[in-house]
Amino acid sequence: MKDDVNLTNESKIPAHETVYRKLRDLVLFGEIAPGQAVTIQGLTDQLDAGVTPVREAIRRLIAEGALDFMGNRRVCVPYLSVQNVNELIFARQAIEPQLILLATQQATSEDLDHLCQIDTELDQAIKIGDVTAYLRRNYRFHKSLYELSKAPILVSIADGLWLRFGPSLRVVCGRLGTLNLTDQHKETLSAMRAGDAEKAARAIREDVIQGMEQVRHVMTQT
Amino acid sequence: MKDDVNLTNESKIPAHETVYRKLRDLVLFGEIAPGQAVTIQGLTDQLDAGVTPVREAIRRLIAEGALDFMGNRRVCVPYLSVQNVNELIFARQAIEPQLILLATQQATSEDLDHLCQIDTELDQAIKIGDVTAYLRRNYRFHKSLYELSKAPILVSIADGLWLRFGPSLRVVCGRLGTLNLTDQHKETLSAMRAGDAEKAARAIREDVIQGMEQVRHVMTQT
DNA sequence: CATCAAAAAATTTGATCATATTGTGGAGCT
DNA sequence: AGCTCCACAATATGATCAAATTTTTTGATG
Repeated sequence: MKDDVNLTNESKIPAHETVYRKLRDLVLFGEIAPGQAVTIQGLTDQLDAGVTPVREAIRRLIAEGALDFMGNRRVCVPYLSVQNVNELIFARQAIEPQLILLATQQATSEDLDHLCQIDTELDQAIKIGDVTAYLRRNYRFHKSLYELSKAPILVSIADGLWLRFGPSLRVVCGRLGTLNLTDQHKETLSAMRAGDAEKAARAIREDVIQGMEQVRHVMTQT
Repeated sequence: MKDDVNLTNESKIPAHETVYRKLRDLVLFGEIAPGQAVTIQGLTDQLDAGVTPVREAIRRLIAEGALDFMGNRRVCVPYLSVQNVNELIFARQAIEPQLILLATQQATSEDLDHLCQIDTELDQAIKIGDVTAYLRRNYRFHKSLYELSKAPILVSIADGLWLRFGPSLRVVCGRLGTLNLTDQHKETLSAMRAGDAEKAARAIREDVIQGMEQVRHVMTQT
C-alpha cells in the first residue's frame, strides 16, 4: 500500500469510489472534451491514485456511456452525432417530465425552498458568466429536483443521459456564452408550489427542449 | 499470468470482457436469483477467471443497475419493489415503442425474416416448457428488433431495463410456467412488414404491458 | 521525398501479494 | 441461559510486477 500520511483520512469511502466521482465530474462538466482520449496512466498522475481504482472507475463510466471504448483498447469521451442528439432529446422528453410529475406529489415546502436557492445561485453564475459554476449548479438543480420523485431507476436513467450530453453543454456555452441562456426553472417551481403537476411537467419539457435545441444547433454547425 | 494452455485461444477479446458477458447472462436470465449475494471469489471459482477481471465486471454491472452495492461492501442482485416495477413499466412503455417506430423504417425484408425465425424458435421453447431457452430467445428477439432502429443510446437504455427486470422473469416463469405465456410478436412483425410503424409500436406496447403485469402480479404476491 | 519495416516506448491487462475490514463462532462472565 | 468480547476466517481493496499489445519513432531503401 502507498503509505497514507493523510491525517484527515475519511477512510469510509474506497478509493475507486472517489476516483469514480472525480472522473465523472470531469466528464460531466466538460473538463474532458468530446473526442479527447482518456488514458489510465494519465489519470493516475492527474488524480494521484493507484492504477487499480482508476481502472475500475473507467469501466464504470464506460458502462454508463460516459466514455467510449474504441476497439483497440483506447478510451475517450464520445462525440455526439446528430442522430445521438435526437435520441437524447426523445429520451429526456420521455423521462424527465414524468420525474417532475412524481416529484410534485412528493415535494415538501422545504424541498422547494432549497431548489429555489440553488436556482438563485445558478442565476448568479449566469450573470457573472462563470461557465463552470453554471454547469455544476444547473446539474445540481435538475438532479435535486428529480431525486424528489423517489423513483431511483428513472433518476438513474436521467442521470445517465446527463452524462452523455454534459460534455457538449460546455461546448455550447463556449460558443454561445452564458448570457443568452434561458430556462424554465421559475415556471417549474411555481407550478410545483401550486401543486399543478401537469403544468410543472410541461415547463420542464420546455426547459429540456430549449437546452437540447441549443446543443443540436451547435452540433450541426460542425 | 496464469499459464494458458488453451490452444483454441480466441485472444482477441480480453478476459474482463468475457467475464462481464458471462456474469451478465447469469443475472439477465435469472441464474442468480434476486437477493442472492455475489462474491468476487465465488465468481473467480465459478467462471474460472482471475480476480482482476471479475472485479471490473462486477463494477460494470453495478453501474448498469444489474447488481446492487450494499453499503458494507456486499454485492447482490437487487429485489424489485412494487415502486421499481412501476418505474420499469413506465420506462419500457416510453422507450420501446419508439425503438419499434425507428426499426420499422429501417428494417429490410431479410431482417424481418430473421426475427421471424427467432420467434419460431421461441415458440418451440414455450411448447417444450424450456424456461431457460424461452428467456434467452425472448431477450434475443427484442434485442435484435431494437437494434434495427440504429439508435444506440435508446437501445442501451432498453438493455439496461432488461437487466433490471430479467431476474424476475425467471421467478415469474417458475411461478406461472411457460404455458400461459402470450406475446404480441406475430402482430408486431406483421405490422412491420406492412410498414405500419404506429401499429407495430402499439403491438409492442401491448407486449410490454402484458409481460410487466405478470411481473407486477408475482411481485405483489410476495 | 515518400514508404515501409523494425526497434523502442508507452500503455493496457491480468496475476499475486500485503493490508484492512467485516462477519462469525466460541469462550468467559454475570 | 443470555450477553459481551475477542479471536479467527472470509472477503474486499489497492499496490506492484510481469507479460502482451499497441503506438510511435527510427532508419533504411526505392
